[in-house]
Amino acid sequence: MATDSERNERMEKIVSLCKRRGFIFQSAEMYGGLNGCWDYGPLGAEVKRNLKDYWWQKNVIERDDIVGLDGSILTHQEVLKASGHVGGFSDPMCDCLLSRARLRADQVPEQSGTAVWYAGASHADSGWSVDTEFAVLVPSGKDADSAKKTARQFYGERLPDKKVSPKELELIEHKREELEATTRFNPSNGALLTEPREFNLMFQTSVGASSGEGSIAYLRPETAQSIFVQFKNVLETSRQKLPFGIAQIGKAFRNEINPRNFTFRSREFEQMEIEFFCRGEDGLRLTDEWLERRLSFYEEIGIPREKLHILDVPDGERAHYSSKTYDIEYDFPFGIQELEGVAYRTDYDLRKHGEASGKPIEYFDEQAKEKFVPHVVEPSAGCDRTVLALICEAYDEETVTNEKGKEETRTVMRFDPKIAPVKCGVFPLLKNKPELVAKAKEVKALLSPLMNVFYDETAAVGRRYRRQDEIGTPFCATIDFDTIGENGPELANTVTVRDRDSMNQERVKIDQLPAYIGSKLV
RNA sequence: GCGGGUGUAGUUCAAUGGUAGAACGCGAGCUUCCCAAGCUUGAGACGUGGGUUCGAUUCCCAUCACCCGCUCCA
Repeated sequence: MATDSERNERMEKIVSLCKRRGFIFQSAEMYGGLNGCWDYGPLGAEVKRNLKDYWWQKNVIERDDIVGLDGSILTHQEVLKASGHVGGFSDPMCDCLLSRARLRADQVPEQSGTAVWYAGASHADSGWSVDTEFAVLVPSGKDADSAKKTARQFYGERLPDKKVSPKELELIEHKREELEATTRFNPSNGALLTEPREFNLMFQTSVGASSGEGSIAYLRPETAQSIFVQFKNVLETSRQKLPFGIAQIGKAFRNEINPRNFTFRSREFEQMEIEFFCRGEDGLRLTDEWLERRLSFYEEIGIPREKLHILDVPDGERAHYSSKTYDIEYDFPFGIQELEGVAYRTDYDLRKHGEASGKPIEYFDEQAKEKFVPHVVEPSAGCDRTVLALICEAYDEETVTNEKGKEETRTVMRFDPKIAPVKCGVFPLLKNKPELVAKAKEVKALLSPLMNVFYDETAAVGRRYRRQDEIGTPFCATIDFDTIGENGPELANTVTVRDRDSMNQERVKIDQLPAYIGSKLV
């Protein structure tokens, strides 16, 4: 098991490789950067597209029972009120300064008593002091000095030396006041609360020229809602029967309090979601089935099962709408973190939208002659998180001995070929031999319509191989003197194909090259 | 949101209260018959804004961003 610092160091190398080679850049870097936002460079864009295309291929194109949707990002406020995104999370919240519990400001009960205010605290022996303001409310009838214990606890947490007992602290009390019906203190411990703050993770905007209450819209916080809201339209136009799914890939936005870990938690991110609708009695079984199917998907794109962890989210930690949720987590260098949630959302969403709009969303089962609100199982994958996992998983350093017998490090991105941003490098062995260059350009033209190819004629061929290693190109084709027939007709029109992982070389006929590489990209 | 740390070239690092260096990488040229070879040559940086100062990349303050530990993640 790698130590924390080794894992941090590995992550730093990955981040700098992403920048250096053009996978991922800080958004608006030349203006100082925009917190929690990232741009994909030329290679990152390819990786991300390959992932999305493969997901779409497997879940929509190759399945009869799932259809696609591409919903708008701007979302009607009523949609998000019905889903619960607006109601519960737009209220002002305050935090307890001592326990850090977050409370809804309008639900803090009114209390009366003596507020004891402190300007700070100090520790005589070590000379340490702090001037953070704090206060404790002592209920009427109790000894006001009992506030000291709470205050010592508060300031004690700020002590740099944890061996110092909070009891040794000198408190700097600066005033006492009698308060009636105050809501500024935590009822469970008397500690001061922060000022109430708006706490809504959604980005709000207004639609149209006038910006009244009615024009409020939000950037969607998840792609799922447009699927629920369009359920009836999709059902009618696609001629699907239960069970069936609606798939969507698209951007979602959350104003995260603290974006972290490179692209892992960003404010703008892309989701790949399926809402798979079914009868209520099939919900739990389908949740388990989808979990297995999704695990296989990750293996197919090059994330081995042993690097994935399945978390059966316990009661109380699941979202309010879910009665069963599995998180699929990946072992990132910065910790085990979620890639995808497979949640059984019951009939919560369709029912809520039916109630809120006054237009019930029901499905009529011809055979059973019954009408009901479908339930839904949702495998919801984070696209950017998966790209990051693919990059972390691909990153490898290997020690090789060069021709002078010196050891050096070869950095290789071991992407699965179907994920790799560039599929094949094409090199003339020497750039000052026009016949080689011309032939190499022919090979590039042959492959380009089929896959992303990178032509390179600068520097020694070994360097060109290493450049491709670092961006994960699985194959390189080198055009040499054999190719142009200088060493006999039997080798004419063959190229050297060099394999990224083994560094082995093999001769392949040019006309067989598309099939040779193509077969490894499926 | 709290606490700590870091911002110098594309990357990784130096040095400095008075002209900012290197390595690797990148571009051009020469050379080269398969794994980062060599030679010549070129481009390229003090996150941003204030303050102190004759003068600030350096000291101070603020801000922005990133990293680490908590917290949060409907």
